[in-house]
Amino acid sequence: MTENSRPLRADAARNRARVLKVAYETFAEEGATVPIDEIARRAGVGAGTVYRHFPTKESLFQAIVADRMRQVVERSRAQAAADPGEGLYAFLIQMAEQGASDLGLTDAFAGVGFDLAEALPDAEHEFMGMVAEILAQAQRAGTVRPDLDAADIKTLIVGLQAMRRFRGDGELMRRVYPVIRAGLAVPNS
Amino acid sequence: MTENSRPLRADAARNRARVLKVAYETFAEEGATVPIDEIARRAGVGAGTVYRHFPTKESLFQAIVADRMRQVVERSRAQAAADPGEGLYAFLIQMAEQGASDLGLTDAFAGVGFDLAEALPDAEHEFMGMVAEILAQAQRAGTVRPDLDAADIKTLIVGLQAMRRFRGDGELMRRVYPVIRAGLAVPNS
Amino acid sequence: MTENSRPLRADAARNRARVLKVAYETFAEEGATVPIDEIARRAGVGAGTVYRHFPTKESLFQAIVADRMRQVVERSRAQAAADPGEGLYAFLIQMAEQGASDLGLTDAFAGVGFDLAEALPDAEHEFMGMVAEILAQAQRAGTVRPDLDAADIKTLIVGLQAMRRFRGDGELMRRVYPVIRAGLAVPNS
Amino acid sequence: MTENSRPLRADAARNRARVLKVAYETFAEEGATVPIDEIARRAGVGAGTVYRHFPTKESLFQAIVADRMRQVVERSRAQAAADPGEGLYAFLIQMAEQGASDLGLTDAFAGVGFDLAEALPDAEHEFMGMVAEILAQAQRAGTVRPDLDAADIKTLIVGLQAMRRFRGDGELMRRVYPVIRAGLAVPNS
DNA sequence: TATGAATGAGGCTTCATTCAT
DNA sequence: GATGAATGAAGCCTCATTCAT
Repeated sequence: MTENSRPLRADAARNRARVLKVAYETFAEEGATVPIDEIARRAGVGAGTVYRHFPTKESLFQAIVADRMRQVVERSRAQAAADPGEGLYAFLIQMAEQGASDLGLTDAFAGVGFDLAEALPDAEHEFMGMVAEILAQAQRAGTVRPDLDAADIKTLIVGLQAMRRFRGDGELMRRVYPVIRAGLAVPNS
Repeated sequence: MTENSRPLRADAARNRARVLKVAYETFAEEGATVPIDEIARRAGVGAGTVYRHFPTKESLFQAIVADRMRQVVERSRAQAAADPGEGLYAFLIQMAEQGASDLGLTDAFAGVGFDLAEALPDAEHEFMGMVAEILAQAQRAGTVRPDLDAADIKTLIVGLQAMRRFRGDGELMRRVYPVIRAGLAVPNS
Repeated sequence: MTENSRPLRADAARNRARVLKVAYETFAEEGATVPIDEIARRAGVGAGTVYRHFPTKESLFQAIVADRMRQVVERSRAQAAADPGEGLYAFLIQMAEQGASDLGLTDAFAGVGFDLAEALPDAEHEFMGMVAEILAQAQRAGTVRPDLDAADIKTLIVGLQAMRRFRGDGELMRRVYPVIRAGLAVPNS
Repeated sequence: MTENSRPLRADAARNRARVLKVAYETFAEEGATVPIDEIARRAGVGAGTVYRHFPTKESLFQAIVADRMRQVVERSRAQAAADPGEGLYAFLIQMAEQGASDLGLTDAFAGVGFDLAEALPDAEHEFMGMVAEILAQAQRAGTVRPDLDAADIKTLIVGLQAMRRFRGDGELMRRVYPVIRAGLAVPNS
């Protein structure tokens, strides 16, 4: 049902997990252009081992992005359920944070390197569905303008991730984030 | 005072200008990863000529960014003077547009590839001074929150450029830009 | 006497036979450059199993060629005995056909990849002996020139296999084969 | 009209010629699978230089084959004109010789590595035209069977080249070639 | 013994930079 | 000064062979 027809051998599973982990960190730190050899080196395996688990560099990158998106969707949905009114704001902050430490995810969201919606249509679809839910909750709660849709929120995420990457955390939170929040609030007229 | 001790020969000056112009267009269209050979080809010169004027690819990129920033500073200052209240908003839109068509400038602003403030301290300083002016005008005119500074505006520019690159123009203008504008406005309380 | 000092365990023997069979088919279909992994996959065994029975890829290839030559020798000798006059012609056609469907054997005969006489002196010797017999039969029957020897026939086989690989069967048979046959016939003077 | 819009610089022309020459020899000796790096090494240039003149390995191989075919066509046509009756026989011998020393050409003719008719349709067409001419001359002179066409001759060339590669020259000439010649002659009845 | 995962050398190709012309 | 050819270090990927399980 998922990705493995039969469980991997213990050593292979360990290596695969290690490659994924290291690749995640490395893409996050260095961006999508980091050489596969560098990932292999950091993981302490040969380049061939990386290619055994992921047939191309792009497939490795996609696997990481897909994994990360799955986590994001799950966690965000759960968190937003706890506080519908604040859920969208918390989600935006979290996505911005994610982008700060994860160059790969930021690139994926911004469409740098590969087209998310085309390469991982399911992941993209799930993500957008989740965004739509959280947004609708907030709109029902009256904390966010009713004239925005999920695509607008994704656009804002792209912008926030870029800002977050540009500026240290504390600063963004204290100085720019209130602007976004005020802009999203329902205009009182 | 600048980089050349004696004036260039006429043909050299012409070549240098041509390389700059073509490099600007090419970096804007193709991104920072375009080969130098492609720039040379489009400029109708040999690769050696590019390297005569710019010792490395990075130095060419920086020269272009510096040039562009100078233009931006001049034009924006003039435009903002005409309408202090709206000046900042117009400036933000313009910068976002610039980023849409100019991959290189966007990268430079976002600090991708090289550190603007470190590589081109003068250009950066001038730019920030101009931003501070326009912002102060708007704040005096009462159209923008008083608790924002020039660095915040630059952060917003980085975000807007990322959003602009992500999403087609009309959409950004119609859907997301009002959010930013509302967020920047003076809270009415 | 042969290569194994003690008989293989039943399962090992089964595996060895299976690898040989699959390798023969695979080399025949895909050529000598097919990866060992592909052969292992088709045989339903691990690559390690292939290497347990054959220490190198080349040794596997040689084993296949030796096996095939043994078959050829047996079958051809029997067939030629049935009709001495036509035996050589039938043999040549058969070898050409063999080469058409068996890229590996063709290469082995032509000396591509490895030197048959050096690598498998016994197989080569047996084969040449059989060719000499068949040829002598035909010469005694008066259907083939007396001035040809077994080496000449092998040369012709190499040529026929190349032609057969180059051209579809029916065509070779109808158009070129008569030329060879006429050339081999005893000149009528 | 031909391949160069403007003459190459002297050094480039020298290098290009050197690469072609070395590539020809190397492909001839080692076959089409020889690494580009090996050709570069033998030519005393960097791999990049080879790629400047020939964008892919295949293009280099094709250039060599095309060049060789052009030579063959010219020379063969001229030679055959001198003696129509013997022309085809001389041509076959020459092609076999060519194939002996030129693995690349043999491979090209036999369709190994790439499809001659597809990759170099003009060269193939010219070649076949030339073969048809020489064959027709011989047939008119009464020295070759009338029921053969150019495709049959090409098939024979493929076979002769394989035989020639398999067996040393003198031997082929003295022992096997008479068979082919006798087979091609007009049956006397 | 069988498995198939891991290794790493090597093949093709690109491109920033240098250098002969 | 200008040219564009040459260089060679990477980068991606494959596959024969070895080795842990």
